[in-house]
Amino acid sequence: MDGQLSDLQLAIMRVLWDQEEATVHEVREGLESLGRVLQPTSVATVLKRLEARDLVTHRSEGRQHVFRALRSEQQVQRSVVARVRELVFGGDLRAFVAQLLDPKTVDEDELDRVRALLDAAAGSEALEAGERAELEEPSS
Amino acid sequence: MDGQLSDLQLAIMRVLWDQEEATVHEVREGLESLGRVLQPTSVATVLKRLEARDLVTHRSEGRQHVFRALRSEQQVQRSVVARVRELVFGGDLRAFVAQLLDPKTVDEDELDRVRALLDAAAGSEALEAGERAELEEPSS
DNA sequence: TGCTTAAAACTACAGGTGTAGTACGACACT
DNA sequence: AGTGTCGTACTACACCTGTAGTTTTAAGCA
Repeated sequence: MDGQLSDLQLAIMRVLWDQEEATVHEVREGLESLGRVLQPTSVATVLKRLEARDLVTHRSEGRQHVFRALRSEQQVQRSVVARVRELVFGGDLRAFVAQLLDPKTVDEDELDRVRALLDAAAGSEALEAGERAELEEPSS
Repeated sequence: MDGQLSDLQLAIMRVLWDQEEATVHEVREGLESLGRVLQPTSVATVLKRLEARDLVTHRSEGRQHVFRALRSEQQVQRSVVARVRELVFGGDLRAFVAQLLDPKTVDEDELDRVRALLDAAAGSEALEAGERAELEEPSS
């Protein structure tokens, strides 16, 4: 409809994010390791559609196509988070955070680590630059 | 494909969450106030489809139908957050939190309030029971 | 150089979605 | 009772998605 990525599309983007570049075959394997078993042709179809939407591109290496994501993980994350915040949480950031950190759905270890991160960033920024560095990349 | 709600569907659920019950006409108005202008018949169609999926139900009041959500806001939020965490963030909660609280996309005031909430909850739980109370409801 | 094979391109099709027109039934007035 | 009105129910239709079969093409090998 507008510009959402479906689950499958996201899964493929994930594979591409995780390995920079991948052939249809490699993508298929990546999907399989995410629990999605598809025929190679199906993978190729989706890849082609993603390419038509400028979300991925490819170069030819011999007779194979090597695909690469055109949107960074962060770009997509940003837009998805914004959309979810608006539509699912009616814009309420507090509720969103509360849900995200709800001990009912998040295991204790994970929570501990996030808490540490937040504690360390209790200053004027939510997260210090250094802490964020590993997650950011030059946005386009 | 599996069970995601589209933007429009979410918008309708939101209207229903915000007002407990609503006729087609009221839903239409609610959508309009969210910036989505649709014909009443379109609204009715979507409502009917949501009903077919057991996401809403209705009772008849005179010749009108009064609709009501069958999934709570929290239920949907939980599942959306879980899905996004997995698919969009590859399960990485820290990255998710970082994105959510990124000062680039979140305004300072909002951030302050969340920070206050988190500071207040720096104990063993991410959020204290009392703090959460206003957000929870008996889950089904 | 003809055959095998692997990859990409093309075709297909069912189910969901956005969007809405049209038909039909009941109530409200005249 | 006749007719307009409002709401619902049915019908429509184009587009996107998941999924994959079939066809073509090109490269490697016998």
